[in-house]
Amino acid sequence: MTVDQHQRPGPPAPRRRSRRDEILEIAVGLFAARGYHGVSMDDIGSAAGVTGPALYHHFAGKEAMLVAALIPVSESLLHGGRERVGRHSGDARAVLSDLIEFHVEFALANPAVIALHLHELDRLPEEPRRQIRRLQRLYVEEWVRVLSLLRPELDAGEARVLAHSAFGLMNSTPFLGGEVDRQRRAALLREATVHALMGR
Amino acid sequence: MTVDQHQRPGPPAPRRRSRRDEILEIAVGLFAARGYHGVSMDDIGSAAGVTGPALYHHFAGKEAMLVAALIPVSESLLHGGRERVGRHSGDARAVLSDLIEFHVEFALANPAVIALHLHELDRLPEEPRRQIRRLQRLYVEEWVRVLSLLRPELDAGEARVLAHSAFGLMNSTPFLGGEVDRQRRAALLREATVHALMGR
DNA sequence: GGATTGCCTGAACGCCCGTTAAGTACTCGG
DNA sequence: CCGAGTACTTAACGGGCGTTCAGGCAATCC
Repeated sequence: MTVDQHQRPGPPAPRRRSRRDEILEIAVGLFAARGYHGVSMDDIGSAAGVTGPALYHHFAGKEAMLVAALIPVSESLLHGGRERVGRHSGDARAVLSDLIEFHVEFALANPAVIALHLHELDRLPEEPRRQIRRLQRLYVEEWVRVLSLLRPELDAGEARVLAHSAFGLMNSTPFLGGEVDRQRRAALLREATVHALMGR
Repeated sequence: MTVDQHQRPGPPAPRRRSRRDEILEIAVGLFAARGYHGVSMDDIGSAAGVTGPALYHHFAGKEAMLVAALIPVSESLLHGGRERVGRHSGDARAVLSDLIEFHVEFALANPAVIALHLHELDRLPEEPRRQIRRLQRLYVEEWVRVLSLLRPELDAGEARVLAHSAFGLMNSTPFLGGEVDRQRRAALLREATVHALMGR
């Protein structure tokens, strides 16, 4: 289906994002700000400069937009997490630092989608919700595995509690105002997470 | 307006919660599970054993129910926090421990309302939302004040970032399954929070 | 015991929203 | 030019939901 569209000259290599992705980003922002049910198709259309029904040329429906927004997030978290784990062999402490840096960076870069995952996941129908939960669970297990190595006195359930609390800490980015520099925020969150998980 | 209703004998002192509070608790559970917009008045009525319109004898409307659910939470958090601060004079470290214990206990006891505050606050109209945000801000400032004493190297903004991240950590209770004993969960959260804030 | 009050039901109204359908401009390959 | 394809428009349908209203049934008060 790859329509080999003749590249217009225009800007040299503008790499213009497809209209679909552009609309999706707008929708994510609205969903995050006002909630899935608080945003109508007409709202999304208006924000994108078109009417509501026009969106059906890009997405099967409203739910499909939410799915299209949430799935890639879980996937890239899991993928990124596994990639960080694979970088270090045997050095659990280094793995943890890398996981934390990765997650904090992700959360700071994508506060809107983080908020969506926190708030609107339950608005999805069975099937895609289960898929996302499965991806999340696999991601959590990467953290649990590392934590169990570093703190052998914890059983798996306790490590899971700690992992979730660490996510809660790192995912607090949507609630943070911009009064502190971004790099400083990242450093504070990394430091707090390490100490929360390792305890001294 | 205090209608001095003649106390019926009935059970000696059953202290039976008013029908209004009973309905409110049911509504909070539904809101937390399926989202404010995902629950209809008929849903709430059915869960309470009445029809939807009957709810208008207890609340002015649906929004009023959400307000009635959220306001007391902010108020009791602020009140409880200030009370804990007042218990210790000068010993900032003891104040922090007490604040953490208080908040963790509250979050573990009321995961549903915690989830509501996290997810549905923006569904409120201007006026009550501002009131709640004001209460929340005052509560945060209690934490910031203590943190600033304990870690003088942080400015107010940085302390606020840390406080919010601590709330994210402690408020992760709604996401925690019951695979770990409640007391153990509380201990894990307290310990993680102390270390996150104090760093060793 | 008759009127009043409190709590509730069933029906209905009006609005909003997701979705579908039909039609219109613009682009592009031949 | 001409056909097809793409991206969009306006109009309309259908259902759901918050809310209102008119009445009913019980317990309570004088």
